[in-house]
Amino acid sequence: MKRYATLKDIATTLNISTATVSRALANRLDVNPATKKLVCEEAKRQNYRPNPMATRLQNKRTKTIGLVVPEFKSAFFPNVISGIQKVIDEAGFHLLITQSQESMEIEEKNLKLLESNMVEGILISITREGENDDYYQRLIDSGIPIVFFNRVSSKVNAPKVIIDDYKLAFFATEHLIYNGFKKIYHLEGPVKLSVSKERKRGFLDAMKKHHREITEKTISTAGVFSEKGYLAMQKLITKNDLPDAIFCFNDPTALGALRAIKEAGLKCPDDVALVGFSETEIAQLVEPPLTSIEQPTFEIGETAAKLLLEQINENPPPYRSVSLTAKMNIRKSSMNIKK
Amino acid sequence: MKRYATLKDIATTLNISTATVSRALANRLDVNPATKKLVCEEAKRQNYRPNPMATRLQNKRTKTIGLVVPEFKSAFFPNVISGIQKVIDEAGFHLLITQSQESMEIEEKNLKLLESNMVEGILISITREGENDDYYQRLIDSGIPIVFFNRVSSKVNAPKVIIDDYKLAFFATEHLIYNGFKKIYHLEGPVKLSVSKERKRGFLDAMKKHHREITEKTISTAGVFSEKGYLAMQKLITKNDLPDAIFCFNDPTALGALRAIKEAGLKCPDDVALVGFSETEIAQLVEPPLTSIEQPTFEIGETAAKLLLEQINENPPPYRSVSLTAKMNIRKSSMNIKK
DNA sequence: TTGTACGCGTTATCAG
DNA sequence: CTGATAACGCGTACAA
Repeated sequence: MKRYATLKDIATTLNISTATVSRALANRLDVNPATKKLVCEEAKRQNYRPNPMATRLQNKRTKTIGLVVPEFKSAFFPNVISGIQKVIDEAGFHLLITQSQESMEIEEKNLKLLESNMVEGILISITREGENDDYYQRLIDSGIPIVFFNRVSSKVNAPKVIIDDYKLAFFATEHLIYNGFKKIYHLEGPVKLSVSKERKRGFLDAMKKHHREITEKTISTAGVFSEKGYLAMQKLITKNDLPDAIFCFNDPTALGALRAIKEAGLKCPDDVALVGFSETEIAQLVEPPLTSIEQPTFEIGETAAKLLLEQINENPPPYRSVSLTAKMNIRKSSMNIKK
Repeated sequence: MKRYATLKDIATTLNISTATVSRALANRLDVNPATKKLVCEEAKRQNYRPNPMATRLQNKRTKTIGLVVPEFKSAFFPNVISGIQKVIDEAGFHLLITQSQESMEIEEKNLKLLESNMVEGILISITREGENDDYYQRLIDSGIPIVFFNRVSSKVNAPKVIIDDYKLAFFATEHLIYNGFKKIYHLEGPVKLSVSKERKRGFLDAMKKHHREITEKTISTAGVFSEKGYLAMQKLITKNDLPDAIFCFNDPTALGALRAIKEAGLKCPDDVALVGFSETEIAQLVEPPLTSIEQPTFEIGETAAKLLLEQINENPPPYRSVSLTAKMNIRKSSMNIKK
């Protein structure tokens, strides 16, 4: 590795002590302006940069925070990360990014990695497999604050950043009801995720409010990915149990369902209307464009990072969680043609 | 911040020297098995973790590499990053990720940030604005190896990972020609990027090989994003200068063009066929599904990281660049209906 | 205003 | 086999 100029280098060429150099570069008041100027010039000449390891060893801070996301392929997390980066860059922190690949085991491995790198705090969106609650708690107890976002722990008490899934699912369902759809189904997300539960709850409450019949066929499980939505929809088609409209757990699921609909020679929204959730750019590009809930991804990242930095400070405020508002983009896929 | 157990802590509780503890934990041969066992048990009891800052300060290595990508929103770079992560994790390195947001100025700022964090090497895909060639060269000269991937510097001599854009553009164009399309246009990418030039060159050579007429209208510039493709296509439509088929610089551009085609009441591929490049998942989900070149994103990341680690070693091999193979997925958007 | 001396947690060297 | 000591680069009491 390259050798960098050190305080000592500057000190010897200038025939002064390293202490003075250190003070000069820290722009202290108790140092002769003349020498200060000299030091700064020499530092520039030698292209001096403080050695971050030495500094961190000295003040016992890594100025690093860790991030664990389930995956990287959909646009959702990359956008969140952009928001995180912005906030922590401004605060002079670094970010160590890891991916759990939706596996609890890899998630725990990542947490250990971050821990042994002495991150000062952790941002995490948990896997759909389940929750490493004991480990989260141990980290918090040992002094490493955690902020959950999007997919949060249901048991651990810590700051959380979410959107109001319940409310938006409720609205999305009412939107279908007001549009005159009679038989409305729901494709549920991974049953262990709290977001799945919240969206289902919103759906069911909207259905109940409007006195819609709910049977065991109303809800089927479809997971997070497109393929699962495709299979779930196929099953409905082969069972000849077609609803007028479906509120889907997320966009990939809805797009998978859409593919199944098309392949069966059916039409959306004519035969089956669809509503998705967690918009990506894809939603507006398919045919028909997909009605979907758009989450403020960048803002989620910013907010989570801010909450974490708060906790890292010496006098952390009490935990507070933030619920951000999302919006519904109504497009062709939920239009009622028959009406 | 949390206080961690140190070598000293273990040493004092065991009444031995820190040196012995250090040796024991490093699993050296020259240490009594009995004491070794004692030390390891005590280390586990106190949940000892080596302080990475101290180690790095000591061996003068950060074990960190830096990454600069233009953006994060398309699926392309996140997938590449997954490949990078895999390789450098296995090598025990860390990754510092930065985004240039397609700005040369931010790119340079990022490089400085990475430099002052003493990264041992840098992976970069440059902005579409242009190249900070002098700065890349200075970094390399000062001992920080750089590996370019995807969007590479045309001037700086360093390892590069690319796909054979020329060849694939040539094939894609021939595919349109063999399919019987007569009037074929090209939507060009950012003129400063070498990938744009290569893809254009491949397009033009294929056209020449088959003796197709090339006028000043054959090529129009469309940039990287969907919006630009949309506008470029609109212009062609209003000028009433419709080709049979268009080879587009990338998928977003093609999807933008597709939107313009639909809005004008035209049909793809009936009126205008399209071919994209750099597949994302979107390509197969739109209507009609888009014929597109699929790049091995994960492998690009892996390869770039490997090349960089090679350079970081004490005896770096001579620079070598790698050209990976991509494949063409033929779908409905380039079918010739009229034929 | 400046210099001396020490500590942060490790590892390496040398002596015992 | 083990211990004392120095060194990595920086910041900071304390002394001058």
